[in-house]
Amino acid sequence: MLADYIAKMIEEMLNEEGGTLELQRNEMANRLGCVPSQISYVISSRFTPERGYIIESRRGGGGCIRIIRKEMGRNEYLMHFFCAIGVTIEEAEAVAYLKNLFGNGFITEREFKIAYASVSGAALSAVPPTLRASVRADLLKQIILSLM
Amino acid sequence: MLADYIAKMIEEMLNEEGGTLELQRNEMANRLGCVPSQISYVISSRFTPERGYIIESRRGGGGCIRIIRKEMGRNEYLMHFFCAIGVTIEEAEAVAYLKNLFGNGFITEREFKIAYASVSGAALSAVPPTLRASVRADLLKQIILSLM
DNA sequence: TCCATCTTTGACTTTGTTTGACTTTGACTT
DNA sequence: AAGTCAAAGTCAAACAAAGTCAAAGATGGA
Repeated sequence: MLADYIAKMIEEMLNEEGGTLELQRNEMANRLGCVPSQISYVISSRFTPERGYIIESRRGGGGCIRIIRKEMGRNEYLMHFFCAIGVTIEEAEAVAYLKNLFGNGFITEREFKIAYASVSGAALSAVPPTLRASVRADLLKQIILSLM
Repeated sequence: MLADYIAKMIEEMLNEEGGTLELQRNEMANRLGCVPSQISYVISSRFTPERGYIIESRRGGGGCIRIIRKEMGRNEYLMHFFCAIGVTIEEAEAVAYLKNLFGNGFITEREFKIAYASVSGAALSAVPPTLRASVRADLLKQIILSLM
């Protein structure tokens, strides 16, 4: 799939460049033989602030998109997550958070699995559907607190 | 019967691929001349977490279903715990289980803390009191499954 | 036989991707 | 200052999956 391919590509470039990267949307789209807004799509769906990226851009002639991968200290990072969780949270989003924690080495794979088991799927099936998202948020917050 | 045939097929593919497999539901249904939801049915009825499988999937263009067979080593101990948990469980008892797992070296202290955060105290305050014990049981079961 | 459970099917829903038309912004020229 | 052009941004439509659910059909046991 195109989007994944582009995302992987950007990730690699970020590694080469040491965490910060400037690209030109049209030029890149051209190289890849895709439409420019495809690049926008990849960035807005994959390189989000929730996943620890900052996006800046400049339009007009010679414009570009800058992607910055945030490096944060452990507690700062956890606090950032904690604050980002609202009163409710959907399963997919919660899992994305946990994946991020795992991906950045703040929790081990086993820890990820335990937390994942708590916030996802079958664990909350007995909770009335209308409450699930808020219970999930409480769970996730407690879990993150337990890591600090 | 179709479902059994498909299940056997998936099982074989899993063997060939060394325990992890990605398939496309529509494509497979097409090959077998059945309706796509048949594949879903087989997976949800046969390749359950209880039987040691993990299912992940992605919708949308280029989507797929990933089936992972967990290799259970000396996990009869965990299975024992799992079976011992009824449909409901009080907080104190749940914590006792976790302490036991920690005490026997099945989980680390950090893992204990994460699990503890899930089944105890504030995490379930939004769940109606009458439901808490059963939600806690589900949580604990999922957590134990995640360790296997 | 009758009931419960398991299978099969298909309509409908949700989620994710790709594309292109149109808008906004900024830099450069005149 | 105005105009032009080269970017990036936005948005919605078309498309491409997988998920859900309930109705209908089979199957097997009491």
